[in-house]
Amino acid sequence: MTDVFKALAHPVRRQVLRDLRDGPCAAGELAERFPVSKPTMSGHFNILKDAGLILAERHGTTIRYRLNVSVADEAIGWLMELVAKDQPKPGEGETE
Amino acid sequence: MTDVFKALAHPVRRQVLRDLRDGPCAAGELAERFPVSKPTMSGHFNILKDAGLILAERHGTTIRYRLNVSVADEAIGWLMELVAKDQPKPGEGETE
DNA sequence: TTTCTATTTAGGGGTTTCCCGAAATATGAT
DNA sequence: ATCATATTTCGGGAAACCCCTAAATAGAAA
Repeated sequence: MTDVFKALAHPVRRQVLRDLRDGPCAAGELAERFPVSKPTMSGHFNILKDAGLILAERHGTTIRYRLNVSVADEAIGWLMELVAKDQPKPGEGETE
Repeated sequence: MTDVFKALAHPVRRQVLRDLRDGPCAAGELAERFPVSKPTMSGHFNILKDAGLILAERHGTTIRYRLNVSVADEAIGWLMELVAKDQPKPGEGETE
């Protein structure tokens, strides 16, 4: 959970996730859309990947990243518990 | 949004939010539950407050913090857009 | 005013984040 | 093997984060 929220705590990384809603995209093509260097974008991709928010697969010489919805769902779940009216108090939550 | 996710990206701060689901709580009483110093906890409270996730009000000599659900709802909204099946593509989102 | 408690601010040290340019790796094509 | 493209790793520097102890502030009570 910490890694997920940390990954979400950067505007570039959030926009990457939004861009990937339209479907998978190569690292380079994705990187060109942002005003930072490719090494920097590569670092952002790694942070998103380590958090589980995106998945990578090679296609020849390029690497395509795609959104991993399930991890985003976990973050939603955590927040929903926080704001829920009926409190699921005992025993649940903060698995990590 | 960046500040909100950054505030959520620390286990102590997330547990503070969870504790505040049970109702408002004084800074000191809250701080005693965690294995870090009070100044450190004061810093965490500030980060949560600046993000809008908690609200503070004095009660005599003590300060009570309480959960601000609406900001958590915004974070949920952002994530829901990310994982939504029908894509609310044009124009919306990332207000900040 | 003095005193007591609650909380924050100040200062400092170690770690991590964020960005870059340069160099290295990986894969496919010639 | 050589070349070209896609992507990452390697250093390094500035800023931010995280934690601490010690000192300062705010308020209530005596």
